[in-house]
Amino acid sequence: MSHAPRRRSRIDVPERPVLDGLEDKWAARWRADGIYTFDRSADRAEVFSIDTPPPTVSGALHVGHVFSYTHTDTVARFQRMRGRSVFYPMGWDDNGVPTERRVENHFGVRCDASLPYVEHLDLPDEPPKDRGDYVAVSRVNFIELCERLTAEDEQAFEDLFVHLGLSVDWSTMYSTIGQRARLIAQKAFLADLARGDVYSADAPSMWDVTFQMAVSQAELEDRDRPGAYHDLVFPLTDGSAIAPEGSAPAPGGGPALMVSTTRPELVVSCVALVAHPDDERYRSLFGTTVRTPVFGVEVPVLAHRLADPTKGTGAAMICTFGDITDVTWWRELDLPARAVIGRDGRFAADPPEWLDDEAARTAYARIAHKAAGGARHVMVDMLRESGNLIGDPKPVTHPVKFYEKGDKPLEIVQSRQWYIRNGGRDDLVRDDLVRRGEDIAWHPPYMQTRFTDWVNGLNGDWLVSRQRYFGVPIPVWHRLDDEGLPVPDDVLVPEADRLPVDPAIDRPTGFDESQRGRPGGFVGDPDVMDTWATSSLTPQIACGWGVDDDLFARTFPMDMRPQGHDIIRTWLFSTMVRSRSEFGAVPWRHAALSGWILDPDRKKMSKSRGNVVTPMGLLDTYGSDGVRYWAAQGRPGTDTAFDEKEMKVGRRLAIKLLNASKFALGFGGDPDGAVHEPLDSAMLADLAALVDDATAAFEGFDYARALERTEAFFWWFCDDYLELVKLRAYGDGPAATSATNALARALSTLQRLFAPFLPFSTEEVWSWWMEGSIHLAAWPDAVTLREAAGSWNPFVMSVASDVLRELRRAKSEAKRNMKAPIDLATVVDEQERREALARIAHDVRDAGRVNELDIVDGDSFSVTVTFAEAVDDHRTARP
RNA sequence: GGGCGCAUAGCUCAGCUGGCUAGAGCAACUGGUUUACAUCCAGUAGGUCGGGGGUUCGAGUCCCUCUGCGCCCACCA
Repeated sequence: MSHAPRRRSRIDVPERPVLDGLEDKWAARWRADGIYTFDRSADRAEVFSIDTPPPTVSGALHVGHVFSYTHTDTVARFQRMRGRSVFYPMGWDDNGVPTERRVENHFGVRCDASLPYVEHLDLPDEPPKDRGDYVAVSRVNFIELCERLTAEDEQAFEDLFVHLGLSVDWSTMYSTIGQRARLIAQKAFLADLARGDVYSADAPSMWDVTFQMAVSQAELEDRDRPGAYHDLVFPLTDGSAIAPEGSAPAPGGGPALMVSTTRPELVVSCVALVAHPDDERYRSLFGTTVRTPVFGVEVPVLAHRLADPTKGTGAAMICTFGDITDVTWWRELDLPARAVIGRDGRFAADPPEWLDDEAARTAYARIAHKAAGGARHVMVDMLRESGNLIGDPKPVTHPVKFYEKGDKPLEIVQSRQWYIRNGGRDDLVRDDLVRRGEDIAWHPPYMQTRFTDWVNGLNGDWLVSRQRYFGVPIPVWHRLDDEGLPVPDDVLVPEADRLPVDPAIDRPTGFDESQRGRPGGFVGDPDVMDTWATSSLTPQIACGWGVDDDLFARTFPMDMRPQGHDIIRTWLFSTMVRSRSEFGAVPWRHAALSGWILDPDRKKMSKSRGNVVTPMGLLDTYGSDGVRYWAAQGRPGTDTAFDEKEMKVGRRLAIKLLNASKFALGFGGDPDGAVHEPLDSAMLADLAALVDDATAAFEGFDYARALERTEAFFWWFCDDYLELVKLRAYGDGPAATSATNALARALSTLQRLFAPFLPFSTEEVWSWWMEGSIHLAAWPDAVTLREAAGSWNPFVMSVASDVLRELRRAKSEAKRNMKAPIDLATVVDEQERREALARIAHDVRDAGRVNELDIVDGDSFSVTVTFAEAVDDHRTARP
């Protein structure tokens, strides 16, 4: 809870204030004093809770993190100063594939779940160059290595964030592999299972052959890859039938149907040919059969609306499975599954049983064991030899599906996997999720479209099981039948008070360890959850769902979800799904989407591009406040170029704040004292308008606008207002008191307006004259400022600045010192502005060192200047 | 193929619901500077607001269209 500023008994300003060292000094103090500790006594209405993105722990943070986390921090600091008890936790996303990859490469190991645990693992000093030479270690050893490395990384992350000045409550830290996250992820999984929102199914799914695991729709990305169309002819089994127009004859001259394919190696998996029902070329052949090239398997010719008459020959080969359309065709046309590609991405070693012909089995032997690419070469040779390949392959570049973190094309492999219902197969759920997008305020608003489009484009439920190791285990066991095989749909679940469990180590209630893997016994589910399955629960984990009900009641639903716009389809969407199924509510009120950092060539900065800039050096060079200034200029949702020049500007601003504060405090004014001089009143009135503007901007999560306005006012305040009043402030009497009080009040206000952006330098200057941390001081109040301003003349401030500018111009053009005395300045202006000028003439004369100021009636503004030691008169005017 | 966003000074960007001669910072240039600040100050120059239509008394701002760039999505045989 913030409080009204309280002045210290004496002002203590350093002789020569500097920025250096402020980060360490104040970060230590904030931690010692618990400045950012969440106040658990606050009611929900007084709380502002933030669903902080847990950064992926797989290496180092980069400037992109500094950028977006600063945005959130400015909002957190604003809300805290406004009086909210801010719940600002930090999490580490340390489970999942990126962490495993990093651990493998860091230690030179790979996990082999069949190996036994080794007490004191002997690792090579240097990891082997070739991944093939990595040391195989047991699952438990591997997890230990993951925990060891992530602990180091997380400490480094924390150090950086502390140095950056994030006002995170570090006592509320969690990690997605930690005890609490495992417990909550398993509890949510079992709750979904009990409701029927989780199920397992044996079905084709996208499969990464490198990681040897299933992946979900949200993790796919298209990449353009070179390929080639191969025109293949399939002889008609009815030799008297009429071949479709345009098709080349079969080898030997019989009628044939020609298809064009980019994956000729899948001919062995062909289960049918398909064409559009209205396609005249193929209409007479529907229901007939053809023989596959080389293998001679008889397959039907079928009709389906998804066949595109304009692609290739209009007829397509259905293979199990070449792409997602194959899966649709396979399912809707009720075709057999003839899969040959295994989990390692290679063709099965033994000839499949549907090849009954000896020649076919011999042909298959030539592609057995091969990966897709190798098999393709061999297959093309065989097709050419057999005469089924017509002409040469025609090269094309076409999009191919990849796992976003993988580097080999995905295959489609049939396997039993766990799914969470997300609306992908249920229109009612889907529509409901889209509607719930309305319950969230999106910043910027157009980001909602991304969400809506994604939900509407779902083509299946969310596949959450992963065949990996460092993740939250799927918390179930499978009952084994008399032959030792898992009984489908007979899962054994742990009691709630046993969570979290590791089914590979723990056993289901009522079973003995000796029954593990035995007929009539049980076996633990070997899989872990998708990293998004735990990340989708960050509100539940952070707020303590089921483990800290009091905290949960005070913080959930949360106020703000900050995140990058690129993970709307994963993190944001999946969090919505879990919150909907468990609570029937949206998890937060606001979604604040941040943009990306672009390198100077306007490319996204990312580790894979190798163009990242590490932040520590920048924080040292420009100060954390300088770097934060640059970050805070990035508008919500807008990509921003990495720009060190702006950091330099930010550093200058922070230094200016130190110096201006030192100067203004030197006058010893009272920030609560009265003001009566026209210029002082007008300045405070303008300041009140600034407070309104900055407050409204922050309430709309537009921190960048708040900063821009505050900064513009501040420079004007230093360059014009301070110059106009400083001679008066040096004097005595009521006019001087008005100036010093106005300066003190403005300073107190400006320091607080800057506090969310420049937490270190504002804290420093605040400490010179105020009790307690500025970050717990109340946000400035425009109403009080207006009361203090009293009545003011709206022309005073602008006419003062205008005249001052003209006096400076005259001096500059005469190449004189800004302090050069002016003998006579004649100002021509309209009536209202003349009257205003007359009231502040003493301040303008002081600031311009003007001996005599004449104010003359006229239509347009102009200023004529005569210097004391007249070289020549100087007249300036605006046209 | 569908959708979203962007296009304003050499560079990075403001310009909110249309309204006074289009702004800032940086860079450039010209000067100044013994007491808050050289981590400074003042000034100068620089723009047909991507092109073309339209609505309006009035358009950088609203509508249409075209162009370029970026991103997201798509069943890519």
